[in-house]
Amino acid sequence: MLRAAVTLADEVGIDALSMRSLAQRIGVVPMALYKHVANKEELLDGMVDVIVGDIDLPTPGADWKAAVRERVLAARASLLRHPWAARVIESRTSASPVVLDHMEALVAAFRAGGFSVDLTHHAMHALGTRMWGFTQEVFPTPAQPADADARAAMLGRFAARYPSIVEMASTTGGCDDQFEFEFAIDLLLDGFERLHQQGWTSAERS
Amino acid sequence: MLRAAVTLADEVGIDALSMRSLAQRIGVVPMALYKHVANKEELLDGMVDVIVGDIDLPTPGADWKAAVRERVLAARASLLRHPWAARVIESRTSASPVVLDHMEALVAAFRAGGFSVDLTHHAMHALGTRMWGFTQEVFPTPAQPADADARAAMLGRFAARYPSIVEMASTTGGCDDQFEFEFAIDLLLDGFERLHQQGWTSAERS
DNA sequence: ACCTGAACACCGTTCAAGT
DNA sequence: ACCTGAACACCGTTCAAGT
Repeated sequence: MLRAAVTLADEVGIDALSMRSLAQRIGVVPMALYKHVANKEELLDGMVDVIVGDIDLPTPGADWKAAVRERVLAARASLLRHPWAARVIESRTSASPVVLDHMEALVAAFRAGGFSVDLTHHAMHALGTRMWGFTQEVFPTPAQPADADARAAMLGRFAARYPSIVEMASTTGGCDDQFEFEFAIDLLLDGFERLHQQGWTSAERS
Repeated sequence: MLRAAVTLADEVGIDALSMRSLAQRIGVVPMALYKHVANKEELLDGMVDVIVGDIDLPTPGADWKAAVRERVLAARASLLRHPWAARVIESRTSASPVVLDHMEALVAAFRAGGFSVDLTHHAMHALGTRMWGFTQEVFPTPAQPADADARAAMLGRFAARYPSIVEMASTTGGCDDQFEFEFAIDLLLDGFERLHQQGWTSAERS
């Protein structure tokens, strides 16, 4: 049933996944779903487990940096197969065993690399949702008028008000999401490494 | 009307904010709202504008690092007043002028600091939702049984399976969210600064 | 022309009636 | 005891009827 829910969400989107539509897909009466899950939240929990469970386990034995990097990129690979998954993961209120397994592996990697408990804790927070392999896309496109002339006029006004954004958008073409993700994760990992080598302790709170 | 929507969401939560409940609060018939907004999405857009518009503008003239830091922390201060706002911001599909103003100011700060267009672009991506002052909380607590004995037994099994998480959770008491946020933003800003000083160019893609 | 009540096409979930 | 259809309490939005 969870697998069916995942593939249905892949096909029709998470908004169109309802208890009723899922039941119809499986060929059962809606109420029959409540034999397997207590409510829709539990269904979503189970769907997250399916995706997180699909994360390919990285090769063990690597140093902490490679281990964390590989695991996070593996999570990303799994997440990318299901565009709706990021939003669902964020909306979860409690962690399932599968979710905790992933986090335990990351925490353990830092600790095995000699990180203090404190620095590990801060590193995990700094990773944030990136530990699941996604970043919220925050370059939304403003609404575009259909008329070509109107669009050109709008672009002019836009460039006048937001010169730096336009410069950036026109210089860099489309974004390479994978590159941006790796750029950010490597920046963070390098930062963690530097703090670790400097013997960072929480006493250094500014 | 937008202000009323914001305060209603503050009071009853974003899930309980419906076109119908908002209309009732204002004392109008539900359909009357559609004189002001085309649909609920437009209402949410407007609510985001109210919150982003409340961001206290930082003192101009500071260097790029202080300017970005101040602006991001100012965004955080505004966001913290409305716990539901983070989720709504993430769900927006198009940027309003107020949203673009905030982004323009950040991009302009990097450029004024001498950052290349490319590095600015990557830095904005690396900031991600942190430019709005929030991080997705990703330390969800597992479901806890009410019975005390059952809870103790569960904790034992938990510690056996997730030793590193338990070590981390028990060493660091509750999380200081503000500290974690500043830790991460400073790590990123330091990373940006280092790359900038090294004359980073996108040719260095690994 | 403007406003608005009823209606439509959905939800998740409860519950009582049927087997 | 188990299953399930109808019903309940909601949604956002359409639309036609009333002013």
